[in-house]
Parts: sequence; structure tokens; C-alpha cells
Amino acid sequence: MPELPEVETLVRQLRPLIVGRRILGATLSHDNILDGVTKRTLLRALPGRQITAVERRAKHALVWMGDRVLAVQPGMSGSLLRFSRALTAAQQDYAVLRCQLDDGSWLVYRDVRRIGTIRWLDASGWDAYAARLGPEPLDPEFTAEEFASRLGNSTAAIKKALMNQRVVVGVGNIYANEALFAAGIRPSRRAHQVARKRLQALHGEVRRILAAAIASEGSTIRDYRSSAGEAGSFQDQLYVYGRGGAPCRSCGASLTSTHAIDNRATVYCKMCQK
DNA sequence: ACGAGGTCCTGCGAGC
DNA sequence: TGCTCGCAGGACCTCG
Repeated sequence: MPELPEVETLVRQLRPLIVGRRILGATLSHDNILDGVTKRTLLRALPGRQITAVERRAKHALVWMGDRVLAVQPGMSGSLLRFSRALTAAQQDYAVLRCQLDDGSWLVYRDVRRIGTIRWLDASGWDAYAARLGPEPLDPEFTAEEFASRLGNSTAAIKKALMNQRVVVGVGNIYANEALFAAGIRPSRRAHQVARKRLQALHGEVRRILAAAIASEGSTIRDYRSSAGEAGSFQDQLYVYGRGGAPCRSCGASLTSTHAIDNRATVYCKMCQK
């Protein structure tokens, strides 16, 4: 399930391979992943465009073509893949958008569950869209004070607030669980009731864990694969996610698993997280 | 402004 | 063996 580290990984891997390439042609198997653009418009717009930059913002991979951007939001099972030659039958499974590039390679958006979204925007359209997004957690200018005041404004459960992309971007279910464990905060605590010092500590843990996950090229849980089709390894460093009922790696108590917050899998240690 | 619940979608594993 | 069902979940929606 691509969160910030997984999208950052695929962007880093794709960038040197596709920047400068020109799109020769494109096909789309399902148009229900498109938002704000029709299949007809997109497939007419792509051919002939040159890829000029590949960036990440929040959980979006941005493929810039001059002043236009293909903004790919992988949802939970989506990924951007690059194949050096024509796709085999197996590689075509779940390939939603396929772009043939001018060096004979293919840029493919693959999405088993098709919960992802693809947008086609000009620069001002992207700016308007991005205005709804919160700050980047790894931005050096994003301070613990700003993080704490943004979270502290919310009366929702802190885990839900942490996953709210308007508060701070990039943190999904896996890393929210992990960061709250590392900071010793129970996920159900109301954000505005958590001590300021704890919120500031959480800022550090979010950044530390996201950076470590990027260094491990993301977590591979079920569907996620990098742009080269490879698995990340951060799943081996998870302390709570997916470990309900198993012993806490810190104190040994049995980890609690619940769906009480926003109907999402939440795992925590009732001894270590208050 | 919050929580609860629904929606999209398919694969997988548990249970009968 | 073969079926049904619940779950996985990011982001958005409506309703109360």
C-alpha cells in the first residue's frame, strides 16, 4: 500500500529511466481511475509529449511533460512500472495505463484493485489541487512546532489526524501505527489532548520512520512493488503493523489489534502507549 | 466539526 | 472440493 516512502522509491527509480523520453502512444483499459479527465482527452493528449521531470508530492507520483502533469495517486494497490521492452502476457495483467516510449520501453500504471487515481492537469490545475495538501513531513522547514500545532487543533483520534492529508501528507496506515508506537502515544487518544512535548516527539518519529523506510525502499505488503517490480524490505522493521497478538518488541506484552478508529487496522501496545 | 458508515475494486484466506 | 464471506485500504462522500 503505497505511502510516502513507496512513492518516493518508485519516483527515484523511474526518474533516470524516463526523463527525456517521448511518449509514442498510450492505451487505457479502465477509465474509472481517471479524475477530471476523460479517456478520450488523455489518450489524445499523451502521444508526442516529452517527459521533462518526475517528482513526488504527498503520495502522488508526478510525471511532468512541460507544463502538463500526469498525477498518479496509487491508492493502495497501484504502482508505476517501467519495462525495457514489450510486456509479456503476465506483465499485462492489471496494467491500466500503458505508454510506449521512444526508446522501446514502456511506462505502465498497474493497479490490481483500481482504487488509485490518475489526473491530467496543467501547472495551475496542479497548484489548485496541491493547495489542499498539508506540508511534507520530510521538508527540513517543517518544524516540530508546526506539526504539533496542526495536530493539536484536531479533536479526532490522533491516528486519524495523523493520516489526514490536510494535516500532514504521506502518512498512511502502516506508518501511522509505527510512528505512534515509537512515540508512545495510544492511537485512540484525542489529538488535542496529547501533551505538546509528545506531539513534538511524534514529529521526530514520523520523520525518522519515513526516512528509514525510504532507505529500505519501502515496505512490501501484498501488492506493492517498486518501479522495477522489486520488493522493499522495511516490512521486516515493523514494530506493530500486522503484529496484532504478537509480543511487543519493547516490553513483551501481547499487542492489541482493533478496528475502532475509522474502521482501519490499528495495532498498539497497551503497556507502552498511553 | 466531529464520527459513523458507504463507495470504489479484486485477491486471498478462513470457515463451512 | 467448492462455495461464501470478510478483510485489505486511500481518499472521498453523505448523513446525523
